[in-house]
Amino acid sequence: MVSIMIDYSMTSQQPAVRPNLAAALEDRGFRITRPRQRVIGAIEEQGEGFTAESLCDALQDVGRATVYRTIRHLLEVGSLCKLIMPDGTPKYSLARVEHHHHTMCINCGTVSEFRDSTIERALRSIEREIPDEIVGHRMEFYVVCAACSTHGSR
Amino acid sequence: MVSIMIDYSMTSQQPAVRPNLAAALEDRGFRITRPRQRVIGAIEEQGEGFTAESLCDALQDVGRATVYRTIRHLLEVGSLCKLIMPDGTPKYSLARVEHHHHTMCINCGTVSEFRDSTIERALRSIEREIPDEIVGHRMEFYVVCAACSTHGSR
DNA sequence: ATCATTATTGATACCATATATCAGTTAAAC
DNA sequence: GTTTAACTGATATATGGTATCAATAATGAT
Ligand SMILES: [Mn+2]
Ligand SMILES: [Mn+2]
Ligand SMILES: [Zn+2]
Ligand SMILES: [Zn+2]
Repeated sequence: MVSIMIDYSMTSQQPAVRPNLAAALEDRGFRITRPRQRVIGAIEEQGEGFTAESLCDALQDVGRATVYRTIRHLLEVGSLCKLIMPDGTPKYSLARVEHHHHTMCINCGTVSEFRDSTIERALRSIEREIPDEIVGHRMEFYVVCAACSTHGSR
Repeated sequence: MVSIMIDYSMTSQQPAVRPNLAAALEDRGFRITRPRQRVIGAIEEQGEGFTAESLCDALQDVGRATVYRTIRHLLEVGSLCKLIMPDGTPKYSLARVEHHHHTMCINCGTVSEFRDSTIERALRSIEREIPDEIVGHRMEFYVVCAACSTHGSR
């Protein structure tokens, strides 16, 4: 499964700034151990739209618990995005430093990212409308990607 | 856990139009059996933000499989909304006929609904920007509701 | 370098949410 | 009423993930 990075931004076309996973953990007091280096390596290799299982498959000699723990730490630290497919199954992807959202192909699973100033303005306006204190949001778009759309669905 | 319906819409304050669950299933060729009537009854009683387990608890004599199957059918038919809490745990709520989104209190789990014309316009404009064919989206806001915010968190 | 301290690992058990199987039951159609 | 197809629910299985805990590795003094 190939994963590409597309920036649909209407405001900027700069390449994504990716977090340094090891540094992010180190900065929070986590030790950069061998198993964690292996997990980080696999994440950087798999890029967008990997799963916990795809990491475990690629790291037979690293314990499942360590893989899941490292994912959890990286999520807490903000270095990974957790995505939810329409059926509820989770996927992860390398975060970028700037706030962004995702598109996911429901056929091949390809994850792409986008920023959109209109949406961000709209989100801020909604947050002003909602009386409760907003502590987060989730917004994902499900697509049939260009490749899946042309090749037919198989 | 109390659940209220708040319509934060900037365009309309009409009460939510709820789908007729039995009719929705019947229209798709499903039989309206005793166990399904019981599940539907429990769903209508529990309202916003129930879980599969909360239905099973309320319906000791209906099989778990039947509860889950009925939820699945109602989701397929569009009569239920499936929500994902920040930790990934699912919740369900009675759909309303009109397209809408949800807020969920991360403290007490209360689910509310809203419509917002600005967001819908922004979504349409994004959908024009994204080259892939959009087949769906998910947008949820996580809040600390007014009640939890005043009573302190316990 | 050595030792003491502490974090980390990974095998295992377990949990939550949900689906697959399938023999038995119910409801619909004839 | 009989046939037929849908449905049920006990049980097994799948998936994604956490809890435990003895063994190990990294750290930070001495
Ligand atoms: Mn991302
Ligand atoms: Mn809803
Ligand atoms: Zn695709
Ligand atoms: Zn609350």
